[in-house]
Amino acid sequence: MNPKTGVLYQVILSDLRDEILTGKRRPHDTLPSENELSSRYNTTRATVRRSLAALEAEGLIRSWPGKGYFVEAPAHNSFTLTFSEDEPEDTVFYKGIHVIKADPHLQEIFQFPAGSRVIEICRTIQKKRVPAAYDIKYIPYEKGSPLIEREIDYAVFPEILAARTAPFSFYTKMKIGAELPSEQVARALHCDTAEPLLVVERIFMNKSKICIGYGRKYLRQEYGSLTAQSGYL
Amino acid sequence: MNPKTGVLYQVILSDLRDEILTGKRRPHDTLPSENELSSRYNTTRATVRRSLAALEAEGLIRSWPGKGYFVEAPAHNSFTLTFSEDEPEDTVFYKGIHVIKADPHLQEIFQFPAGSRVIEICRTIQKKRVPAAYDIKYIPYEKGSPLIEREIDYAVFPEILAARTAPFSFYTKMKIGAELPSEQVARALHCDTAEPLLVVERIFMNKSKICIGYGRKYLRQEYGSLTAQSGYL
DNA sequence: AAGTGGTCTAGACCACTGA
DNA sequence: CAGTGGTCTAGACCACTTG
Repeated sequence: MNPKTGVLYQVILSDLRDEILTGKRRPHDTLPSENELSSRYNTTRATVRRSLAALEAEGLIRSWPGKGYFVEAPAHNSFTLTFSEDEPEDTVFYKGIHVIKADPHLQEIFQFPAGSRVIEICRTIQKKRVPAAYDIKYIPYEKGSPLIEREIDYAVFPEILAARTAPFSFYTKMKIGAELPSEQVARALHCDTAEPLLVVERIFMNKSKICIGYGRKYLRQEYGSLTAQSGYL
Repeated sequence: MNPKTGVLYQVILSDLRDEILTGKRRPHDTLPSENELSSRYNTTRATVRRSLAALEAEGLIRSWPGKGYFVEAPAHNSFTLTFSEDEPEDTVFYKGIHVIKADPHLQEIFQFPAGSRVIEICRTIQKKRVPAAYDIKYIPYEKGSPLIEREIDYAVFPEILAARTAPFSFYTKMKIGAELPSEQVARALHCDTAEPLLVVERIFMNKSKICIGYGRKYLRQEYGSLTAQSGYL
């Protein structure tokens, strides 16, 4: 490694990346072949391939065996959204945690027979002493096993479920909507029933596509909204 | 390569991945060392490292030089959201495309001096002959260069901007909100002003953090809402 | 000092593409 | 057929962590 320019494979990587990001190489263009790059940088195919593999992982290029490497078109439609149930600086109040009979809506989500029971956990989240969000979670109730009161020890949803199963054994589907609050929610948030709220609905599924958790969070928008990003930098 | 089991590095990869996904190896556990895995699979470090690199790219493990590889905690707070301006099956109506003076809000976003002008593009999107979304876009107006009418040829925002710059040279920030529609929007969508709408705001920035495009899309929720995913499978 | 991962070389053989 | 990428071997030297 040259102390001035850094590690070789990263030099090649950032050279190629720059050429793509600045538009010198545009989507559908081909890149120089591995052999071409190897001799250009006085190195071996293995080192060049490291750079190309990294570029491919970033989604900037794709390889066609037998043909070469091609610049991809940027995915300006795919966004990364970060959603936390609550931030460290928030104050959380538990409004209640109890076992209830699943209503028809919950029965459908959990694919439960009539009369099944679920654990319901309600919370309000305050930002700077002002109610900013209201949160309801449902978990299947299993007779016997861990006491309901224990669930409260885990602040947020993924942790509750990770404790019940393996941490990687489920995934989440999110649905974002806009709603006017019900009387109950409006009271909890000290807001008017005419103030539109963001509603974030999450369904946690295991690998068998069985719902193992369901939650809704109602957000007042003055106190933090949902944001997402797409693209480089 | 063994024709029965497939390519070696992928065998190692899926072996390790399964052990993590099923919870046999849990977050903060260490993996066997590269040398250990090499001899266990009768191969070289290079091949083992390919598997580990792939696993690291998937975010399941992380390497600590001098220490080893460790299982990561799953990121259940990071979601992937797909947002398209319109789907192929939608019908799009251009309500107008013209140059206007930037109001204070737009001046702030684009960091424009007073009196600057922008191109405004308004559209309604119909799903099954029913107005489902209303869409406004703003682009800086540059005297001379490409005729305004040309912009209409490009259906969606990223393409308009890619034509003006390099396709990878900008990124997008999205903000999601809930709003009651203005009179104008309600008329365009044939809906009540009391019906809460989802509002998706996008700001397109170049590498110098200069805004090069701004858009708002108002969505009626009966006709498709926003969804996102997190986790494996 | 022994073990770990990080970088790199110099080969080899294979399947696939295109002229 | 020559050229491309895909897989793999068998070494080397380095910086870092740990006992």
